[in-house]
Amino acid sequence: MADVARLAGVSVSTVSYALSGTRPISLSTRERIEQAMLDLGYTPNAFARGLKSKRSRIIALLFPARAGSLRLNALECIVGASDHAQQRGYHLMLWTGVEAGDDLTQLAGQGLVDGALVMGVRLHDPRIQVLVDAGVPFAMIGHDADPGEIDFTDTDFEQSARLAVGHLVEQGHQRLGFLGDGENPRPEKALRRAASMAGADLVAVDAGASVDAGRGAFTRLLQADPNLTAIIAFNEHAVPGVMRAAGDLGRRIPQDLSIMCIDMPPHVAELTTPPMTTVEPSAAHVGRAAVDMLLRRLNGDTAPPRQLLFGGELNLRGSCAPAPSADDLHHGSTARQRRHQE
Amino acid sequence: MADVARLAGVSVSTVSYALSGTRPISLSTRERIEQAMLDLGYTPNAFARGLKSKRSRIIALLFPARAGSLRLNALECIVGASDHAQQRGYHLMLWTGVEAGDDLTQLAGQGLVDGALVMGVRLHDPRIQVLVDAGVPFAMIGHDADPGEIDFTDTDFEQSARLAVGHLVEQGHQRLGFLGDGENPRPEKALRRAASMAGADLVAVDAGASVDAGRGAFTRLLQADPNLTAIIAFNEHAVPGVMRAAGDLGRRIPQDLSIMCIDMPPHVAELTTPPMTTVEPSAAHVGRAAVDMLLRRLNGDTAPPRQLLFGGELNLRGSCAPAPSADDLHHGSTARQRRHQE
DNA sequence: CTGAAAGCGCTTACAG
DNA sequence: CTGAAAGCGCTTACAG
Repeated sequence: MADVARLAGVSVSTVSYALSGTRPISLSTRERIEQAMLDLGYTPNAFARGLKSKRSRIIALLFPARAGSLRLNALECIVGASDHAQQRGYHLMLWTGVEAGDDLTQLAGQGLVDGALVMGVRLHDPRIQVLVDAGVPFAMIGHDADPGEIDFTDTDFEQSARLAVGHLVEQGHQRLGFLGDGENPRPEKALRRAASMAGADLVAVDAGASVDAGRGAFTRLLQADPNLTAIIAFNEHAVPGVMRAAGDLGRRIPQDLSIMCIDMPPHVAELTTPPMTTVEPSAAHVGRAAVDMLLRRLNGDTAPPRQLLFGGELNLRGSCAPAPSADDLHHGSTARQRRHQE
Repeated sequence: MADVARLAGVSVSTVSYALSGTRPISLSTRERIEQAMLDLGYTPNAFARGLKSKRSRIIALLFPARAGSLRLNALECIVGASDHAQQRGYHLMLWTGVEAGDDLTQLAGQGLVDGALVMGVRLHDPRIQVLVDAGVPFAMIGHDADPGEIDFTDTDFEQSARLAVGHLVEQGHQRLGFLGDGENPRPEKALRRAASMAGADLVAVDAGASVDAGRGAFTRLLQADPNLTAIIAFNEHAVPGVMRAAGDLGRRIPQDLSIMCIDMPPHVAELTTPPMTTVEPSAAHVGRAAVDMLLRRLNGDTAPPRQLLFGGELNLRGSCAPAPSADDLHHGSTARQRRHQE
């Protein structure tokens, strides 16, 4: 910057003001400065700027990677958030595997980031308190049990559940199963509510993030209700197990059993046979909205906490069909046996 | 730091040296300083440190997100790199959608990052030259046409191709098809080589990242060789189209047609029916190795450029089977028609 | 409209 | 083994 000032024949402070635009500069001066910056290929030093102004224009993305159980939508959410931040002149810094404890306290204390985005928020998430204590502004993607004072964006599970259940009930399904991931209890709660409002029965089980877990879950679902005709899943890693277990028992999807996923990205939904019907919010949207919330806070917005829920869209693909008729059900086991003997 | 020094009764320089360990400090002094830091909950300011030392301990991850065509393995690679960097005391900063041009030049000039990792490297990637010119140390994940002077890690496509072709030829397949993504030409080249070494025929087509593109690609593959019995794909987004187009023509997978993917993560491979046989390197490994390479350079290593290729593993699932016998082939069309009329 | 100067919180020669 | 001081490259009151 000193070089620029010299070349333009002005003081460094004038260069700085020209750069920030925080005070009027005469046209000719401004032009000389701009020319000098171009000639020298000057870019302001981020550290000097950060040190003095106490603003880094960096935000942290807290991303608890329990390897293996990564939701495939996470990448889209991250990229959405990052693109958006970048457009607004901010950088996104990845903090993976940072849990509450010294790590986070240290990181937050370094003054490196102006704020944080917290992904994968659990119901009782100790990271939240650490951030509050550290005085780091943040917004959550997902939300904890009591988000009271904190901005967040999340999937609107109530709306998603109504969409999912609505579609299935319309198709004549009355006995539904739910497959959760054992971590986020919101989908199940929402589904229970939606089912009871729609007058449908719902049984629910959780499963880990594996094919085998899905197989086991299917068995448990059938034990809970041998006559269920549709399954709603919030556990993309267990779904293949469910589908195969159903196939093994001769239940064809979608003729004998409908299945639908919440929060599975489109290109993944296309991989199953039949392709998976989904209710799915735009993960990129959720990420972008969280960035917006946070930036508003960083710019001094003191409005009460905002909580933005994003509804999903129903994407009909091929894994749901009208419920088998009572007649089908009656003869079901015979038909299934026949198929199995082929 | 001034507070710490006061509380410990020493000078700030002593505190700084105690922190960095770059010169001997008496035990009692060190203890007083450490106690003071604890009492005050002190964490060094990252900007002051960066400004003075010219090292930020931040590395950029250049991640060109052409939305929609994100490889699902990318997330694992990113998380692998980030975890690893974090363990080594570095931060990973996401630069999505940053292409060659002013953006990159600016970012590189800010002095914010000590180095960069470049993902999604194309054969002639203008970002490379920009980084070289800016004097930012970097390593590539993937590599361009002429990586001469630059460190990189990548999938070992030659080895992967040998594995894939080897398995198929062992199973009696002699007429193979390849489905590329139209961006990375290496898989096709490697496959051609592997096929010719194994004495198998290979026809190749490219497709965009969509189901429809996959359908079209299957048609073109059959035009190129109506008798192919196996397909190797490096295009996870088009694979569903291939599978469905095959199904529409009555070709059962794997009995009539084997299919195999390169670079598809395990939990995605489980989603198809039958589950997809893959040849797949550990994306997390590739990411970690790139971090290691870069950090070595940052620490002054001047060894000649290193180029690390990671071989894939063959994961047999269910999408490949022995080639149909000549007899099967002969009666194939009749059999297919029969199935279609059912 | 512009300049001279203090200071952000560290690191690191220089001196003892 | 320890301290006093310069300086990294900016921003921003203060002064004109």
